[in-house]
This record gives sequence, C-alpha cells and structure tokens, in this order.
Amino acid sequence: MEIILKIKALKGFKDIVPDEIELWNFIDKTARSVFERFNFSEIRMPILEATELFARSIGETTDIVEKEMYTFPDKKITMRPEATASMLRAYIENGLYAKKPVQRLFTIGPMFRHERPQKGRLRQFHQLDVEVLGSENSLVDAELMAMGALFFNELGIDVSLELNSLGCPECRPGYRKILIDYITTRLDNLCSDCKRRAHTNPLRVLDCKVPGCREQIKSAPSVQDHLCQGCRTHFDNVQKGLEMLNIEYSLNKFMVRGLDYYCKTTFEFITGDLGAQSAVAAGGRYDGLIEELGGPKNSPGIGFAMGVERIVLLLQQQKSVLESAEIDLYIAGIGEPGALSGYRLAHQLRKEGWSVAMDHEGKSLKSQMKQADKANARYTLIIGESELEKGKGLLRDMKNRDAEQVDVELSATAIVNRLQQ
RNA sequence: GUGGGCGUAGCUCAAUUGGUCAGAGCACCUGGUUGUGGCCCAGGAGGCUGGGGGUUCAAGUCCCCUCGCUCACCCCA
Repeated sequence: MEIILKIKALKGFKDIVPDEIELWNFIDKTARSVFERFNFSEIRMPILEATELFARSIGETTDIVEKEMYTFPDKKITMRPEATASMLRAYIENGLYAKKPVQRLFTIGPMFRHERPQKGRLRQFHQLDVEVLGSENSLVDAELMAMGALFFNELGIDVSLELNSLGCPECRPGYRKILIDYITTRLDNLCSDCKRRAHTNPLRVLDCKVPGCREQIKSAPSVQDHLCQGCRTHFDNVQKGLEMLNIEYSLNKFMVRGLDYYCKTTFEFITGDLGAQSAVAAGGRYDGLIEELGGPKNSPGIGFAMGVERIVLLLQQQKSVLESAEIDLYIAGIGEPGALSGYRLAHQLRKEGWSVAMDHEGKSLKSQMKQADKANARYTLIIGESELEKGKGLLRDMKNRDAEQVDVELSATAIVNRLQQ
C-alpha cells in the first residue's frame, strides 16, 4: 500500500461492510415483519436531543448520564444513549396520545455511549426498540414478551426469557430499605464493589458476579416477596398471560435494571453465547415516566430494546451463513464493440427492473466469467465480435451451462423472456 | 477509570534455545483453454514483522516506551 492510512475509525465505532450487511438487512426485515403483525408502527427520532431529556428519564446519577454520554461542550445537547426517552418525547411533542389512546411504536437506529468497548458492546451501537404507550394492562406486558420471543424464534437464534418485577414507587422504597439492612449486616463478606454499591445502588448487589457475594445474596430478601397489592396482582397476571400464550420464561428475583425509570415488570432475553454480555434484549414498564416528561397524566408505558450487534454475533455463531444475493445477468463484452453494446443493453434491462452487472476494465473473457460466477449471476451474456456482426450474443445459463444465441442489438426480448422463467 | 492477552501479506496464521525466517493457506492477478465460470496445474504481485529506542557480532524473537486491537471489571442492549 502506497498511502499509509493514518485515519482510522474511532475506538468503539465500526463499519458494517457489505459481507455483513445482509445479516443486518435480514434482522431488519424480520423485525418489521413481526412487529407489523403485532400492529406496531415505525417512528424515527433525531439522534441529538436536549441533554436534560436523558438526565431526567434515565436518571441523574446513573453511569450512563454521569459519564457515558456524548454531550457537546455547551452541555445542552447529547447524542442519544438509548431510544425510549426520545420516543416518549416524540410521543408527547406530536400529541400522538390524542390521536390514538394506545400507541404501539418501534424504531431502529444508532445509540451512543462512551464506554470501554468489549464483545457485543460498542460506543456506537444499534437498537431495535419497541414501546407500547398508554396501556397498563398486564396482557400488554406478556404480549410484548411474546413478540420478542417470536422475533428471536423467526431469526433462528436461541435465547431465554427472564422475568422480574421491581415494584413501584409505593412498594420499592420499603423493599429497598429491607435490602439495605440485609446488606449492611453482611458488609464484611462482600467484595469492594458491593461495599460501594451498598450506598450508591444497593439493588446492584443482587447481580454481582463475585462468588462470595453470590453466596450472601442467595438468601437475600426478594423484591417479589415485597410487592404491594397492585404490583403483586399485575405480576401474577403477566405470568398468566405468558402461560396463556405458551411463552417459556423463568423468574429471576435478582434481575436489576440500570435505568431509573423502570417499575413493575422487567425482563431480559438472555444468552450464554456472548461472553460477558448476556442480555440480547431487555426492557420493562415505566408507568410514571411519560407524565414526568410532560405528557398526559397517568399514562403508563412499557417497552424493550434489542441490541442489534449482539443479534448479529449470535446469528454469525448460531446460524448457518445466509445465501448471498443473486443477480439476474452478467454481461461479458469482448472488445470495445461488445463492451459498448453491452453497456447500452445493461441500462435498458436495468430500466426494466433486472439486476445487471458488467465490467468496464477491459478484462479477458475468462476473467469476466469468473466475476459473473462470483457475482452469483443466473445468466451471463457474452457479446463477442463474430456474433455481434449479426446483432447476436450468447446467453449462458450459469447453472446448467446451456447457451443460446439471442438478439442484442434489435431488442432484448429474448433475454427478458429467459430471465422471466 | 482498572486489569489480562495480542499486534508478521487484504484475511487466518507459521517461523526450534535470539543465528538465510520474511513463510503457508485463502483471496487477488496472469497463463494452461488466441472467446467461456466453479475443479485442477503453473507462475505473479503483495510485508521497513504497528511505531520508536535499547541489549547483541546478530532481534519477528529479549528489555523499555508508545500507539492500536481485544477480552474482562465497573456499567449496560
């Protein structure tokens, strides 16, 4: 290489090269297909938002807000670290709640968090995000999880669903106090991280990975045993809904959420195939958030986000490779007259809807045939000098190697007829 | 922010205790078939071994620094 490339992509930012994009499109296509069957509509929001939107929804003291956001120097504008807050802002700002009492929305796009990259975690990453705004019915919770399960099933990847309830502003503080008491009496047996968490984020002690901590946590008080009447009923009904739809799940009383706005139902689709990153999708209910952001009073909501990069990794290791795309025709011109005749013909066929490839580098026929093969062409049209004198070319079927003479100068009908078969 | 591992051709990786060690496979190009793809055969191009400094008669190999990648912790999709 003559030119030394000094400029590289930023740490944690990645190109999605053509070989990978098929996988991304497959995910995208599957998502749209599934979400539309559940009557979800797509919405797209800007990537930049007011910093305050995230500070208020995600939580001022969360790591995301405190140290992971890409915020511009004036401190008022931030590249979104997640989609829910933006979507709620759009829902409120556009008065969507007034147009339809319950909105079912999904979006897909890049999110940004300034973290140290590792497997399945980038600084620019992509999420598929679905939200149901305006319903507090537990059947919605279960339906959303069922939709996630169906999505992963149709992708052909193996994940399992875990469920928990975090309680609500009414019952969580009580549980929190009980938990802190429990932790405090065993502080000496916990790791240094957990000693710190005891003050900053006691719930996080529950999912510490250190064996010694896990030992202590085993007998820790469970949220599920300290739910208020409303949360208890809701939680039970969510499970009934899942059972009604035959969705497999397991309860995980240690499952915690990182974002402040969650309440009641929380769930994750997890895998053991992504190293430290077990969550492929995660979400939950956030009943007070819409109102807090200036939306209508008493408007509940629930949603979850799927990490697209993580799904891509799973597809790459769990599923056989997708067939590469096929093109209809490759035109191999021999000599300038053949190449020019093919040049014209290619455009004509493309206008009629066919995918056509050809080479403009004056390569040998053998080389062009190789390219046709590599491009996965159904047919190759060879336009040589001797046939061209009669206005003919040789159309070759790349699978069975049959070849026939066809008109190339007067009309493309014969070629089109072949392609239509 | 903290800790571990690794940087050799476009990709995946070799190179005995420092001593022809700059290699292989895949991919690419050309030819075998003056005009016919996949298989095969022959040949070709492609590297200041991430960068800098040091030790040595001799460094891809050892030491230091630096940059980058990666995995993990924290945190999280």
